[in-house]
Amino acid sequence: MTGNNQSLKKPAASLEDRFHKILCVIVQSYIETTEPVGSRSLSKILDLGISPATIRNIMADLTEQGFLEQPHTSAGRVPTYKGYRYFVDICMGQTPLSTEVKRVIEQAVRESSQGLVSLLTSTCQLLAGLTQFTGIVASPRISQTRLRKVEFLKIEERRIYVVLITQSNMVLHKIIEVSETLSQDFLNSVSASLNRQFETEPLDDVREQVLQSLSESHEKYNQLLAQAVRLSRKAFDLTEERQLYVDGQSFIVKEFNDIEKIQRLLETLEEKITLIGLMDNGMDEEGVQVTIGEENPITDLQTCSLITANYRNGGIVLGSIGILGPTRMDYSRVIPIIDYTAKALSEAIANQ
Amino acid sequence: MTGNNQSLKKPAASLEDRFHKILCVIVQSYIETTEPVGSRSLSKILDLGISPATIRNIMADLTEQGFLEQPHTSAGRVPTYKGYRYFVDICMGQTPLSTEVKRVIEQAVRESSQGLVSLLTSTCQLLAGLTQFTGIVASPRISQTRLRKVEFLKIEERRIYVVLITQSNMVLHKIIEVSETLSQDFLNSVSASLNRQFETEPLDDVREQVLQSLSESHEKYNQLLAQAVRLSRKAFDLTEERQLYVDGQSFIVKEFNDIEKIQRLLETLEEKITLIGLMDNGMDEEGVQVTIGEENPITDLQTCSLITANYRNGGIVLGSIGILGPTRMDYSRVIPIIDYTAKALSEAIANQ
DNA sequence: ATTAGCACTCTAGACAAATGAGTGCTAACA
DNA sequence: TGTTAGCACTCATTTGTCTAGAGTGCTAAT
Repeated sequence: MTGNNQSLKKPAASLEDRFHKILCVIVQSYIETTEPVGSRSLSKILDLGISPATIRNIMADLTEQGFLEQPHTSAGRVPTYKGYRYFVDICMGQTPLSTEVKRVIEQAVRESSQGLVSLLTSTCQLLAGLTQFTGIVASPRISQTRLRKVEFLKIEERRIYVVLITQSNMVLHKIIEVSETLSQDFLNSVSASLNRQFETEPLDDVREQVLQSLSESHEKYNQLLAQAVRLSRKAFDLTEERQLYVDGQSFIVKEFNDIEKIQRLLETLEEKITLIGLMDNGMDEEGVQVTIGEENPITDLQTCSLITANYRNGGIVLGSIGILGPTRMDYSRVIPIIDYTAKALSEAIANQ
Repeated sequence: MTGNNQSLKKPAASLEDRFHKILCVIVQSYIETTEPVGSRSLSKILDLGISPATIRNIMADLTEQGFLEQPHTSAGRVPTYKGYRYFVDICMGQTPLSTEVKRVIEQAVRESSQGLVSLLTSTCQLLAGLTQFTGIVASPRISQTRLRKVEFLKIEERRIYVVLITQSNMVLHKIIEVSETLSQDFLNSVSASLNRQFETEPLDDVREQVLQSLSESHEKYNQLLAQAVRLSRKAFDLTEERQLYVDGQSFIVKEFNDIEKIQRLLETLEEKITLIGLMDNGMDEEGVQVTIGEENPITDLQTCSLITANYRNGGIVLGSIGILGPTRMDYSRVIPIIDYTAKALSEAIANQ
């Protein structure tokens, strides 16, 4: 269910029993209270009859092993990213979603039948609303999808509106400019031909094979055919224009009180291209991805955790959704939300 | 060039010469330095041989008249919204845009020929980038526009993709669900008929008149006709789904150091519906609209100024663009940018 | 191996004093 | 009569000092 960033992945061997227990409780307590946790209070919480002094020794060991750190000498301990990683991979259970939350997710996803853009936008809002962190949604990688239908619509002398419908009923559209005047009848015949022959090819292949086979066909060097090839080339050149939807930036402010950090985070969230790259990182992994603190390659995000999951159609990964929050977020609460929402979104796209 | 919120509009009579000069310099200085301006430094800046004491008297008068206020008794003066209003309406000149900035604007607007959404998105980014404030763009009110073409594309048994092309070549599209099975041939004949008869009607009228005249036509009570009416009704029911694009939220942080205020502002920016209403306020006014501080009906925005301008096509106002910044922004720098960008956007839409 | 005890460290908060920018008022001045 | 110098006063900000409290590490006893 939970993966992690390969480059920093640690073999997550389970610690000795008491170490394990104490580390988990420290992380849990810190997530709840946001306060560094000290030996005395920990001794009370644990209720195992272990004295603060003993706990201090264990905590010192855990600090040495890199699971905990101290803000300053006379403060309690705080988990490092390694501590959180241990917690997420080993200690943590997942609080199952209430049927009410499930209903909210399904409803929100189902309601927006007004095309892909509004579906992704409202999914993003949904994530932000439910988790109370910043929601992020990356639009599908269209080159991966299969086409079902192509249609050309002449809107002006040299401008053509192209509608591409994928196997999963996603509708893509764009305007292309052509240098020659083409009649609507001609456009219709080209689209009919394309639809007949190639509607089950993945889009990337269409671009290559289809055009090639077109130009090699028996009507070779026909003037019209050359036009058709040029037209199709433009239509399928989708330049992979990914979109990134972000919502709930205001939650950032609640979580960090350093004003400089807030600004840097907001700036990073405006750098959509960087973020899309980040979201695509775990694209091939199954289930929910958790990237904690320093595991994140982007410096400004190293005080945050990124929880993502893919949405897909017919086994093919389209894009990913997720949230960005502080490392000390309640993972057990958030992860199931991302998981369920991604699945609901996948279903919504399939049924669209 | 500059308008203002009617409800709070003051008759902007010019003040006595020295009062006028001092008020202008105070506002200007405060905009530059962000520091309350005191009598001593003002005396130096003015360089008119007026002593600080005299200036103190004048400042006291201006304070009494509501143009200035003091953060606390022993601080310098700061302009009120009324002070800024006087500055904007009377004192301020506009720094003309450099040809470079003009070029940047034109290029940015021209480059995105990939349809309306990307045009508006990049306009929003452009505004944020140039002004270094938060950019806001409201999508067109489509009910105002005239149609040029309607096309129906059957994508599934009961789902139809509708493409609406306006007189200004804006492409709108939506998916509608129908209860009966309609053939693509039938869809084509309906669109052909609609296009022939009504392509110059404003959309609002189409919805009413067109359908009525259709059903009153000589083929009355024809089964197919009834289907056509149902179809068209759905196609033209655009439910006015306005979009709002926001970019450059991070600039908010730079301008305000109260963390609570930042959060409230970000939350307000996430309340798209409220903002759209606000942007529509000055919809009918010509030129750049300036709403300063308390002139703004939304409480959380009363420490901000909103600079907006319409973009239009063939005289018809489509939507508005603008920026949100602190009241102490450099109006003379920002206003020309908004003005020029709005015009460039209008042109881009016209030529699209 | 565990624990109690103790000295030590460090932060956060409270308080006081010093600083300094800026004011309002009054009386003198041109 | 309008302008100015002078002066006492106000108040936010800064600086320094102190204390309380939480937590630690180390040592010696259990």
